[in-house]
Amino acid sequence: MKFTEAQQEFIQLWGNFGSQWGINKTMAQIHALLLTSEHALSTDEIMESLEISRGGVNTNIRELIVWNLVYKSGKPGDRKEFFAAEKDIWEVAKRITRERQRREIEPLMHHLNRLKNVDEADRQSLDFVKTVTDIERLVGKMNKASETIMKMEENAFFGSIIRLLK
Amino acid sequence: MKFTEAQQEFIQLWGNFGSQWGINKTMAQIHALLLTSEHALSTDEIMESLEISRGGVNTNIRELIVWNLVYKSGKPGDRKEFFAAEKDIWEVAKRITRERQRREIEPLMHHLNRLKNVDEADRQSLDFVKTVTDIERLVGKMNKASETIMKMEENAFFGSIIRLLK
DNA sequence: TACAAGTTTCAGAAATTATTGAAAGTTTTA
DNA sequence: TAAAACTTTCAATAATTTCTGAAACTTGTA
Repeated sequence: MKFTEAQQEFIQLWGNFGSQWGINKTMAQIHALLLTSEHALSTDEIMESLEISRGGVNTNIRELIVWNLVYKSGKPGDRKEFFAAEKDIWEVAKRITRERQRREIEPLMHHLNRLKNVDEADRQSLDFVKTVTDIERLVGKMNKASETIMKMEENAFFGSIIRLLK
Repeated sequence: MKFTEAQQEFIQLWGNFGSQWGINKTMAQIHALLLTSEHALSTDEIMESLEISRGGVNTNIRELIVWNLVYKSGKPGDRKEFFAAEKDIWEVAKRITRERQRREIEPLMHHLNRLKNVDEADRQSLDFVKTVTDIERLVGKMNKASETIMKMEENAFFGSIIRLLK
C-alpha cells in the first residue's frame, strides 16, 4: 500500500470514528491529515486535499486550535498561515482528556452533585441518591484512570531515556 | 427538591450527556427513566412520561435490550410487557464497555493494524507507522484500563463482603 | 493611503439523524 | 376461528447538524 493511499484511509477512518464519539467528522479528518503530514499545510492545501470549502477549513481549524491539537506555523517569505498538529500521541490524548474534562466531566459532576439534594422524605429518594452517587464515583474513577495512563506513559518515556543514558 | 423533579432533571441530564457521546438522546432518556424507577414500566407509561411516540419507545427499548442494559419483565395477570433496567452501575458500565469494545474498538484496531502494511519505501511511511502504532497502544491501554476499573470494583465489593464474614 | 492577499463570519442550502404514526404483524383469549 | 390486545416496522416528516460560498473584515505591502 502506498503512503498516500494509507493516509487517505487513515483520514477516513479517523473521521468516522470521531463522528461516532460526538466529534465533528471534518474536524477529525483535518486533524488526521495534519497528524500524518510531514510539514505544515496552508488552508488551500487542506481544502484541496479533503475537498471542503474555505469556510469549513477555517472553522474547524480554529476549533482544533482551541483544543490545543493544532497550531499556526508561519513560513518565512509567505504571507499565508500554515497549520501543524501536535504529533506526540500521548500529548494529543492528554490534551483531549483535559478539554473533555473541562467541557463535559466537570459540568456533569456538578449537576449530579446538585441532584443529591433530593428530598429524602420521598421514599424513592434513597435509591436515587445511591444511583447518582455511584455514577459520580464511576465517572470520577474513569477520569482519574485516563490521567493515570497518560502519566504512566510519560514516566515510561523518561524511564527509557534514563536507561539510554546509563 | 422533590423526587419526581430530581428524576426529571436526571433524565434530561443523562439524555444530553449521552448525545454528546454519540448515544441517541431518547435512548439515554429511557435508560435514565428506568434506572431511577422503582418498578418496571410499560410502553404506555414510558410514552407518557417522556412524551415520545410508541414507535420511538419500541425502537429505543429494543436497542437498550441489545446493549443488555434493559430487560423485559412480565407482570402476572397483565398481557403488556414491562421493562426494567439493570440497576448496578458497575454492571451497567461493564456492559457498555463490552458493547463499545465489540462495536468500535475492535474494528478500529483491525483497521489500524491493516494500515501498518504501508509501503516502507515511501519516505513518510516510517513516521506514519509510528503514529498508527502509538494510537493502537493508546486505545489498547485505555480499553484495558476501563476493564481494570470495573474488575477492581468487583473485588472491592467481594472484599467488603469477605471482611463482613470474618 | 490604496491595493492586494489572506482570513473570518454567517445566512441559507444540504446532508444527516431522529421521530412520528398508522398499517402490518403477532400473541392471547374466548 | 375471530376478535381484541399488544408489538413491530418503516415511509414520510421533522429536527438537528454540518457545509458552502460570497461579503465583510483584517493585515501586510508599496
